[in-house]
Amino acid sequence: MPKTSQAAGLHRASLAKLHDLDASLELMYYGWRGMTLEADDYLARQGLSRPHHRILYVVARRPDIAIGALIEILGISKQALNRPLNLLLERKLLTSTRAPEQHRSKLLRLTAAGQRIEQKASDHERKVMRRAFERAGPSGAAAWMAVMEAIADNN
Amino acid sequence: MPKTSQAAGLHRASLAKLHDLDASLELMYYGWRGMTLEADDYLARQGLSRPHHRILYVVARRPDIAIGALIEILGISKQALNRPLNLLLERKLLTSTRAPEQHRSKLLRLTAAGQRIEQKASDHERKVMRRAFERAGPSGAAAWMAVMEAIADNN
DNA sequence: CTTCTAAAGTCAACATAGTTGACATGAAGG
DNA sequence: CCTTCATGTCAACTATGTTGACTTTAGAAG
Repeated sequence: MPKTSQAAGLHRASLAKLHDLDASLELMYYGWRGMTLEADDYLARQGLSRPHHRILYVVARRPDIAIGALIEILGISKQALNRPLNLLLERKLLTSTRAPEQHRSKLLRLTAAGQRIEQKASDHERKVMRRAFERAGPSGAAAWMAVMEAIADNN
Repeated sequence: MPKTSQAAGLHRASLAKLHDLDASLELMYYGWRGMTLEADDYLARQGLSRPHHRILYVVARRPDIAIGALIEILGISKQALNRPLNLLLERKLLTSTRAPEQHRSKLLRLTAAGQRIEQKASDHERKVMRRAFERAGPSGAAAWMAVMEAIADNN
């Protein structure tokens, strides 16, 4: 577990642009960092990190999700899920119960403490997005989302 | 070194949206993945990965950069830089020379082979961006960049 | 020439995040 | 009862990063 991991400002490097799209590659990189920096810092102070947040984020939005479905969404192996998930259970940020009817799979749910941490971490990220969208206005925000969808689906 | 590492399609999860900005958090995540997926796949086939690409990318845009400056830009420790950098030197994708005047620091430069790989990997990323920008049009592209700048600088 | 300093390189120990492969357990269903 | 499927666990491995403690190299200052 990393300790506090202070900001690491890392000024956006002034690199010569060899291609017209180089600026956008760098913006994607620094944008991802910019969005996650404060959240990661907060998580580190809780003794957690990005994979823990990813688990909490998904479970918050899919209460009673089974382990198999979680693995699918996260895109990692069950062995890779194992350690962060167990930590969250030990720390009582998550509960795992067996449903009365469907005893075969365990159902994951956030505890109140888990909800609090998920909310605070995601709030840091949403705050960054909100500020950027406020600057850009509704049409800019919509354009950003349209471009990101095209990139994500890459089609 | 990971082997071919096939795509990992990972359909954008349909998660309930607890907050209005949740969609944008997920778009940032899947956008980053979408942009880097093909490039990472190409790099893996070359026995390389993202840190190697980052080094090649920076050196391509700052020929004759010194190690210390490279560490600054990449934001990692010199020990972390050491292994990927040595691999690139061994594979003759980079050269390190001492300048006639300034013998104190080594100057890094891409070889022809290094340039080829940097170009191909970055091309995969630029291709994704180009397609998205074509869909969005010039004004959409400009709006995307403005939002990303605000996120990256987080101010 | 000697000494100090800065850049670079190296070594060890560690943490985290992921992988495969192999195998154990526990509940549902035929 | 026996199979199957979801889950859990163990081991070994790779990769990427960290800190700390050096050494080496070469320019600069005395």
